[in-house]
Amino acid sequence: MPQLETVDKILDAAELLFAEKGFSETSLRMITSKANVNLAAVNYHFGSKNALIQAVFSRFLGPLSKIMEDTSKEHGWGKDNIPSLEDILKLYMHSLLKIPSSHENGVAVFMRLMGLAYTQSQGHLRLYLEQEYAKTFRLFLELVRLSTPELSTKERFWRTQFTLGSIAFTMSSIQPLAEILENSKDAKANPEEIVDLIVPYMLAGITAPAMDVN
Amino acid sequence: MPQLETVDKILDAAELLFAEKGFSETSLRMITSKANVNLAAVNYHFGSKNALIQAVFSRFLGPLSKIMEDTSKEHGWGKDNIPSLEDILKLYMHSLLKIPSSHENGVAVFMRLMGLAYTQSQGHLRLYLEQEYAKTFRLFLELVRLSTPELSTKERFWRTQFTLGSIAFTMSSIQPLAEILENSKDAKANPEEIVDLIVPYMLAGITAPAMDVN
DNA sequence: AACTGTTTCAAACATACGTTTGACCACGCA
DNA sequence: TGCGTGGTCAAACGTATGTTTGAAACAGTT
Repeated sequence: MPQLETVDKILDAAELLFAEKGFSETSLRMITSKANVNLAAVNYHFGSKNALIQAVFSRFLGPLSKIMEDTSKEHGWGKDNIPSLEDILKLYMHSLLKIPSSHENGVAVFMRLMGLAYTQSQGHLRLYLEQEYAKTFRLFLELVRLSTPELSTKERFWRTQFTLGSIAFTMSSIQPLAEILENSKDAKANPEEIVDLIVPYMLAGITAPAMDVN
Repeated sequence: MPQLETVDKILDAAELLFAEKGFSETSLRMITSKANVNLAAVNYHFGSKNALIQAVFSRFLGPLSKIMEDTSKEHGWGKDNIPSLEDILKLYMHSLLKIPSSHENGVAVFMRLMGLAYTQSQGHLRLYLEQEYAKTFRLFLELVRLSTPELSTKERFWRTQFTLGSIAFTMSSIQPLAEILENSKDAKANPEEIVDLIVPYMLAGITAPAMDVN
């Protein structure tokens, strides 16, 4: 078994603990003891706890960002080659499954972290994510816009919100909600299955007819 | 201006701060100084910080729970009188708007709190919500089940998840995402509008055809 | 072997937290 | 007026946190 570097051991432990407990609820001592490294190693290698949180996200988002942009380029998507909404959702959702990870459940952990990033109002994290990954996100939004010309701006805006919510929340609360519903049989699903289940849901939701006011 | 009791002043301040910052990130000192009461008042009146968190939820969920159950009863909904999914969603979503609150944006604050409750893994809170409000939640799920006989159990389970996610996440992250998208014009919407926008989205999503595997 | 830069380590630091304490106040009733 | 009870208050308590320190260990180079 190859000896992991301290930096990677910290990132591995931190990523799991953050996903399980949240950022504020996870102390550096929990992380360093799980990683079997000295407490001071975090501040030595990363500088601060906040910087560690950002590093955890970078390790996921760097590759994901590249995969998503490459996908768009490969298909030549753009103003002159407008993809269907179904293709966009399928390909973007499936690129989530391609994120490399040092352990199984990497996708679930990552999605849970993304959910936490938006829900817990860690100001520094939000700022960091905006600055680093706004480009990728805007590309996705632009493709959605091009592929749904029939929607009003307001409808499209909010339906995109709802869609992001479905993804972030679902992935971020798989365990807890499964407990509530005591429905373990049906609740058990791997990321691949969930992606296949969520795409038609989102597709139908975004392209739904507007409600008759009543 | 009527002098609010200490208990209510604490609840008002806590509810806003929790919604803004999260539970762990909000200290009792922030709450008591915003409420203009003594620090010890929280432990005196509520017993602990965790108990205060639960009290904040009780103030919302008590009335909401009653409204939702009354609504079902008024319509005589049940096995022998199965409502349409559209009616269920409309009525349940609109009962959110009826929650009494001491300030405007009460609905948004409440929804953000609910989102936090699921995302932040506050064990005590989850336990409390399950015990107190499982009954209301199960009634909703049962109605959804009755009104969507065409869905497989697994599809229904996950689509319900996605739907809950849309609600919780959307309401809980209105500000932050609006900033990201720099789309303030379209992002501005009051709770009534959002409810009208989200019902058709959810309806279409839940009743969507299954995806052709590809 | 001696030197140099990097990494690890135990210990300490300062601070913020939730909670508890005991004195103090205000008010209603005898 | 005196007394008792429920509420308020400043202060302190113990603990956990993120961070810093300075010495020790290590690795590579000359």
